[in-house]
This record gives sequence, structure tokens and C-alpha cells, in this order.
Amino acid sequence: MAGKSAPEGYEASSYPPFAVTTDIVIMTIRDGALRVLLVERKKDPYAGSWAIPGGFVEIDEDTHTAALRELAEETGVDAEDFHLEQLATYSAPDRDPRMRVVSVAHLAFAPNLPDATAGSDAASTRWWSVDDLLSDPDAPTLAFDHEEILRDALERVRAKLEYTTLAARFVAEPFTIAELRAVYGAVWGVMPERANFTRKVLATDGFVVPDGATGEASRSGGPRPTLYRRGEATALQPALLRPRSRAEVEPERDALDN
Amino acid sequence: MAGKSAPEGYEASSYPPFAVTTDIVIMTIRDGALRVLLVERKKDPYAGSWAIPGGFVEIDEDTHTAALRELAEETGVDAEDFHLEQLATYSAPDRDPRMRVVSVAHLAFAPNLPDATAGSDAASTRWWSVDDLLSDPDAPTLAFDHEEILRDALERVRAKLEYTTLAARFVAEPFTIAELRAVYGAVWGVMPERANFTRKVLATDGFVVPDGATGEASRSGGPRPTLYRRGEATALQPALLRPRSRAEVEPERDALDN
DNA sequence: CCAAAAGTGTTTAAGCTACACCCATGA
DNA sequence: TCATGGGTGTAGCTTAAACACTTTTGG
Repeated sequence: MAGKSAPEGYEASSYPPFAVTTDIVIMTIRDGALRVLLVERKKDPYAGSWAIPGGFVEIDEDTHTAALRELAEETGVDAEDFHLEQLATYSAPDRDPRMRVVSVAHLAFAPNLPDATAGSDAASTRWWSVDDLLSDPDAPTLAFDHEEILRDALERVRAKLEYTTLAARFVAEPFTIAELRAVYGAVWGVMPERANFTRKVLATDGFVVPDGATGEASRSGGPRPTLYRRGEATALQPALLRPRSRAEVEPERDALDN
Repeated sequence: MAGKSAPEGYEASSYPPFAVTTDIVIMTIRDGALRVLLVERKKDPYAGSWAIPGGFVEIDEDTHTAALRELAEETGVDAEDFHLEQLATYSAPDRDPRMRVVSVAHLAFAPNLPDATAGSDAASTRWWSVDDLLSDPDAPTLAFDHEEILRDALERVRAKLEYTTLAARFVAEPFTIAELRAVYGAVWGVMPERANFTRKVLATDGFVVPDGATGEASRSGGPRPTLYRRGEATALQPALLRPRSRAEVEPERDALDN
């Protein structure tokens, strides 16, 4: 907290004015794939491009509150059902050609989000497969620096599944172990081994708690799986590591860079 | 990127104006303890309190550049020697009574920082023991929300020592394994077991590379330790976990909250 | 009865913990 | 020669990985 040349107390009179926005990477699992909600831009710049939803932070709210508000507007879903966390702040001077904008990106997850309720805003929205967006060469280019934000978000989610119980936030209660495992498969691209995964989840105290009931057997038969609900635990200790087969070959992202 | 009620394109004309600052948690190891550089405030609010150094982000720079600039001003050291990363953004509406400020906090580490060069700014600075600040009841209260920022920074550093080679950024080259181990001790509060630590470091390809020479034996005798330099590796795989004896008892911080 | 999926068992390898030992060095 | 501390060895425990087996159910 300091002025450029008066670190112990800046003057309230003159300082560079910024617009502050929140961009919210809203993720869910649909059709077995990790998907992100994007908005199609109607105006320049980047008219016709897809963008991460967001908006201005009001003068009397913090960024978390602003993100919650935007979240409700964009999805039409009560923000209570979401897990929302801050991702990072993006501040390149030329990231928006219209004005000087600093964006505090957030990350939100929830199961069972409605199809594409564009809230009060009439823009068209769509659930894009994250894998398609980032790997498919035919995928559209995202507006602004939103591809960078999306990549950071994906890496954050992948890492968090390893050492937290976050995966349970992606499934509607009650759920089966198989559904929980499918979340890991959708986010990581590879499924953890079934038997070991089951043991790990059940051995982690408070990850899931039995619901008492059992679910339906699959169409082609099989036993009725046990149903669970989210437990109180948040940390996985020790971690549930994703397979690192290729990661050790191809030079990984610099682990020191956040 | 969206206006409050026009998500696909806000108007450049009216938006809430914010001041954007960077606060930089500058850490180093001194006298065997993890220390942070704080500035004593001369003016209200919080006159006489200690604060994390920082300053305004200029209109034509990003927050990382601003942090580098502040870093050089505060320490008088070439910013090249630092590891600098974004920590998080703090945006409570009342965090600064003078104006609406959003602060993008950063985290910087380096070995061998000079005593308290207050750069061009003549404010008094001091290397505080992080442990004293956060645990000692006699420690001063920090200005603004800086205690929260410092706590977040500490947790980040502790976690990063586990799965990255960041610890090597705290020691001046060339260094011994014992010095590197002392970094873990200072940051975690407990030392990893000596023999296992040595094996782990040497088994992690690219963590440290031999310098060729050997250092001085200690005052009371003993072999000359091998000297090393920082290697190219950034990730520790598998992680070097800190002892979790107490952490499992006392309810840990919510792992889902970033 | 057959295929599919859930639950459980088993074997093997790998990593960590904890401690022991040896040896070079300076006082 | 003695204390100190670096380097290395090793037994035992825990965990993960891979795979097999059994059971339950719908078609």
C-alpha cells in the first residue's frame, strides 16, 4: 500500500483509474465431458467470438460478490449450489482495446446446470467442451486473453482434483462411486483405475458418506451401486495423483509459475 | 468481459473507477528464520503500523511489471535475482478508508537481501520474522488487510516447498544440502529428516547440480560438504511432504478455499 | 444364461521413515 | 583423540498399481 514515490501513504487525489471486472470460468460435466459456459459476443471488439462471461465490479462490492452476482445472472441458478474461488488476475495493458481493464478471474463448478439460460442478458450462450476448445484446431479463437484464462483454469481444476475433494462438487447428490470416478476421467482425460479409486475414496474419511439407499442397476444388468453424498472433508491426504505417463516426457509447465 | 446488464459489450463511457495497487510480500531467510520485509507507515491511516510494501499500478503496465518496479525500489536489488509470482487479489470495499483500492498481491523470494535499503523512499523498513508476526501475541497489528495477505503468502510458500524446487531460490549459490534443508526448516517450522532429505534432493533430477568445489568444514570439524547450484527442474515428483503430525489433529484450513 | 458392472482380494513394486554406521576434519 | 557433521546403508512400514475373482442384476 504505497504511492509510487511515497510508499507509506499515497495521495487520494491522483491515481490511474482502472475498470475492474470479474470473468468467471463456469465449469460442469455434461455428456461425460468437462464443459465451460461461454457467451457469444455481439459487439466489437471480437464480435462473433466466444468469451468467458463476466462484468464490472461495482464500486461497493468485492470481486467475490461480483462473481456470485454474475454467476446467478448467467446461469439462472442459485449461486449457493456453486463452488466459487478466485483464479488469478489478468492485467496486460492492451488486453481490452477500449479501456484499461484489470480482470479478476474466478472459477466456478456445479453439477446439473440448465441448458443455456442466458439470464436477463439475451446473449447466446453455449456449453463448450474444454478439450475441444483447447485441442481441436477447428475450435474458435476466444476473445481477449480468454484462452489463457481458460488454460489456467483447466490446470487449476486438474491439480485440485488431486489433493482436494472438489470432484464431489461436480456430481448431483446422491451419487455413485462410478459417477465420481467419471468426473476424474472427464477432467484428467484418463480414468483412475477402478478398484484402487474405490478404495481410495472410501478410505478417505469424510470424502463421501453413504446415503443409505442404493441406485439403479445399469441397463445391461449388474448390482445396484451404493449411493453417497458429499462428506465434510476437503483435503485428500495423501493425494490422489493423476497418471503422469506423458507428463514426464514432454517438458511440463513450469511448476514455479504459480 | 461484460457490462452489468450488457455482458457482450460494455460501454466505454461509464464504469466504476478503481485504484489498482500491487502489494509485494518479499521473503528471505535471515538468521535461520523466514522473514518478510515490512514498511513502517508515516501517515494515516494506520500511521505507525507496519505494512507490506506496494504501490500504484501505472496505466501502461501490468501488475507483474509494477511489482518488479516496486521490488527494485524497496530492496535496492536487481529484480533479476528474484522469483516473483502473483498471490491473489484483495478487494474488500472498505480495505482502504481513503479510496476504492483493489490490490493484486505478489510474492517474491530471494537470498541475501541487503539489510533495509529503503530505496528512494525514505520510510523505515525492517525484516520481520514471519513466525513472530503471526504467532507472537506481542507482535504489532499490520495495516489494512495485510495480516490476511501475509497468512495467505505463508501458506503458499509452505505448500510450494512441497511440490516445487522453490527452496533453492532462498539460498545463495553455491550452497550445501544442509543450507537447503535449513530453508525447509525455517519455512515449515520443522526440519525434514537429514538422511532422507539428502537422498530425495539428489534423486530428483535437476533439483541441484554439483558445483565441483567443496565448501568449508564447520568450526568444530567434519567433512567438507559438497557444493551445489540450482538445477533446471521446477517440479518435485513425487512431492516432498512436510510432517503432518499436528495438522491432522487441528482442523486444517479448508483445502477448497484456494 | 450371458454380459456388464460393483465390490473385494491379492500380488508386487515403490517410496518414505527411522535409525545406524562410517569417515573426514578441525580443535 | 574427540566431537561434529556429511555421506551412505538398511529394515520395516505404508501406499499405489495392476490384475483377478466373485456377485448381482437386466436383457
